[in-house]
Amino acid sequence: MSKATIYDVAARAGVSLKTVSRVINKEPHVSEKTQGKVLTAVKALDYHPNLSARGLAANRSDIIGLLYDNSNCTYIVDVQNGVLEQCRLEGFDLLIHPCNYLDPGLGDEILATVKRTRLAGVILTPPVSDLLSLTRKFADQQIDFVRLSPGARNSSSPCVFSNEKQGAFEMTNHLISLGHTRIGFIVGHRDHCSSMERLDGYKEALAGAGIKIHNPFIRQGDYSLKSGEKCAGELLSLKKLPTAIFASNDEMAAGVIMVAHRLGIQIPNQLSVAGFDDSPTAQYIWPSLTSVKQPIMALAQTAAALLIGKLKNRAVDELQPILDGKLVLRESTGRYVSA
Amino acid sequence: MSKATIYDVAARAGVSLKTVSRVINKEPHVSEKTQGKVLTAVKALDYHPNLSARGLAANRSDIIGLLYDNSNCTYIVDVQNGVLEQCRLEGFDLLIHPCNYLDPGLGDEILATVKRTRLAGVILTPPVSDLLSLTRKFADQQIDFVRLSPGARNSSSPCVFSNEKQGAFEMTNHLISLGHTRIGFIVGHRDHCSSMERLDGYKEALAGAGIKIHNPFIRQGDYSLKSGEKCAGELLSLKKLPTAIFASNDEMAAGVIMVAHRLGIQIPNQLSVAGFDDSPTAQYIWPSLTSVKQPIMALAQTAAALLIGKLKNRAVDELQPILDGKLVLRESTGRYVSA
DNA sequence: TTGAAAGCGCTAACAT
DNA sequence: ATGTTAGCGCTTTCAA
Repeated sequence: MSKATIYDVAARAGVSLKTVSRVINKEPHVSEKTQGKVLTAVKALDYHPNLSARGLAANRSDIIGLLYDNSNCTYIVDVQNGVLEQCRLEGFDLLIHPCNYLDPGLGDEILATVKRTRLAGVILTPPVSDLLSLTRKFADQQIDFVRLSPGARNSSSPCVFSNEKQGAFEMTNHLISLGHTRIGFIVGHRDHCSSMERLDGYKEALAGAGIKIHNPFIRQGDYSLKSGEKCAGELLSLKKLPTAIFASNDEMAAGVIMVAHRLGIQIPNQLSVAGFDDSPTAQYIWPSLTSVKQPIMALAQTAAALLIGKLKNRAVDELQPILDGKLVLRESTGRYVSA
Repeated sequence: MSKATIYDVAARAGVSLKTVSRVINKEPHVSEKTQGKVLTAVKALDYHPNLSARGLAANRSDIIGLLYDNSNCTYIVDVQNGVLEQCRLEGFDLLIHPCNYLDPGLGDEILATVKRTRLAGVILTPPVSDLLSLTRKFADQQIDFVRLSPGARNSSSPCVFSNEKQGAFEMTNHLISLGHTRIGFIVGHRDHCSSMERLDGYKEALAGAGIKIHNPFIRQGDYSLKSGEKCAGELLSLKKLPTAIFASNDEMAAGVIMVAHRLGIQIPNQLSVAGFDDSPTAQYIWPSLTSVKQPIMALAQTAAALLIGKLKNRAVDELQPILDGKLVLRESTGRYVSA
C-alpha cells in the first residue's frame, strides 16, 4: 500500500511541510514554481494524504451520511448517485445508513453512528426526513443536516423539494386534455407527505378545469400493488365509472392495470391509467405506463451541495430549491372515447 | 458534538489511558471490576472513540468499499444491504463506489479512491468482478478484495457464488414438468458471465429430460427489455412455435409478455413465460411473472464476512460458498395444453 | 492486570 | 510566499 507521507513529499520537493499542505489543500499564496515542484513529488511518490491524520488534526471528517428507510430501491439508488456526484466534486465521501423509521430507538442509534464516525453532516430522505424527534436531536447536538422533500417546511434547516403537487397537477391536466372528466385518484401512504401533495395537485387541476370533485373517485391506498388493486376494484364497480385512473405511484397503477386486464377492460381504449415516479416497472408493464418522472438525482445532488456548502461555510442561498417533475407519456393513457 | 476523549474517560474511571483502550477494543486481561468502572465512565460521558485518531495510530480504517457498475438497482440495493448487515455486526463502515466498467481509466480511479480513503478492503460485484486488469492491480498493491459471482473461479482470491446454473436448471425442469418440450431460451448480455451459466442450466435440464436442443429456440439477448421483445418476436414467428419461453432475466421476460399481448397470445394458456432474478417488476406485470429468486443479500453478506474475516486474520474457510436460488411460481407459467 | 511514553500524519497558529 | 512548532486522540511498544 501507499507509504509516502507529507514529509517524504516535502523532502523530495525541497520545501517545508506546510507548503506541501498548502498545495494539497489548494490554499492560496504558493508560487507556481513551488507548486509545480510539490505536484511533481506527489506524482513521483504516489502520495495520497492520510485522511485519518487530516481528520484528527483538523477535527473534521469529510464524510457525510445518507439516512433512508429503504423501500423503493430505484429512489434510493437515484438519491445515492446524486449525492455521490456532488461528493466526488467536493472531495467528500458517503456513508449510507438504511434504517427503520418506525423503530423507536432510531434516534439514539443514528446519533451513535454519527458520533462514532464523526460525520460532517447528514442527508435525510422521506419518510425519515419527517421525524421531528430526530431532527430535534440533530439540532440539539449541532449536527448539520439537509432534508429531502420534508412535509413541514417551516423549520429553519435547509431542505430541497421536488414539486410533487405540480407533477400531479400536470398529469391530471393531461388527462383532462385527453377529454377525461371522470378521473379516479388513488392516494398514497398516509405516513408519506408526498401523498397529500399529489392529491392536492389532482384536486387543483380538476378545480382549474371546472370539474367538480367527486369523492367516490378518490380512494385511499398505501403505495402498494395490493392497495392499487383494491382501490381499482372499488373504482371499477361504481355505478358511474371513471374513464381514467390516476394512481399516485407506479406500483398502485400496476395494480389498476392488473385489475383492468382481469375484467377485460382495454387500456387505454376503455380506461386510461397513469402513475407517478416513473419507476423502471413503468416501462415493463403492458401497456407501458404513463407516469411523472421526478428529478430525484438532481434533487439529491442539490441537497448534497447545500449540506457541503454549509460545512465549508460557503455562502449558501437560503431559498429552498424546488425542482419540477416531467410527464412521461406512454401507452396507458389515451383520448377519451365515449361509450 | 461529542467532546469526551479517552483521557476524560480514564480520569473519570480512575484508570490509565491504556486500560480504557483495552476495554474499548475488547482486549483480554482486564478485570471485571475495572471494566465496569470504565464502561460506566464511557456511558456517563457519552464517549465515542475518534475513528480518525484510531485509524492514524493503528494504521487501519475499518471501512470497506463496495464497487459496482450500477444498472440494476434492485440488485445493488440487495448487495448493499447484505454487506451493511455484516458491517454492522463487525463494526465496519461501508463506502459505496458506483463506476463504469467500460471506462479504461477505471483501474486508476479506483486505486486512487482506495488509497485516498485507505479502505481496509473491497468487494466487487459483476461485471466489475470480472475485470482482470483491476483484480491484478489489487493483487499487486496488496489490497484485499472479495468478488461476488465472478466468471473465472480459478483465481486464488476469495469469492462467493450464487448457483445460477442450478436456478436455470430448476426453472427449465419446472417447465418440462408442466408438459413443455418446445422451450425457447433468451440468453443474457455477452459481457456477463451469468448469461452462460443460465444457458448451461437450461441445456442441462433439456438433456436430462432427453429433449434435443433446438438451436432456433435459443436467441441472443442482452438483458434489456428491447432485446426481450426482439427475441420474442423471432421465437413467435418460427414455423414450429415454442410453448414456453424462458428469458434469462425479468426485463427480457417482460418484453416477451409485451409481444405476446400485442399478438393476442394468451399467457399462460398459449404460452408460458419465465424470467430470472425475481425483480420487483415480476410482481407488477400481468400476468405476474414466474422467476428465479437469488439469495443476493445473503450472498453479499457472506462476501463481507469473508473479507472482514480476512482483514481480522480470522480463520476463514477457503471454500467458495455457493448459494442456491429458489423458484417463485406466479401466473405466467402453466401446464402445456396441446393446440 | 495495569501504566508511561512515544509517535502515527496531518493541520493550525504563529512566525518570518 | 514560505517555514516552525505544537498538538489532534488514539494505539503500541515496553515496563512494572
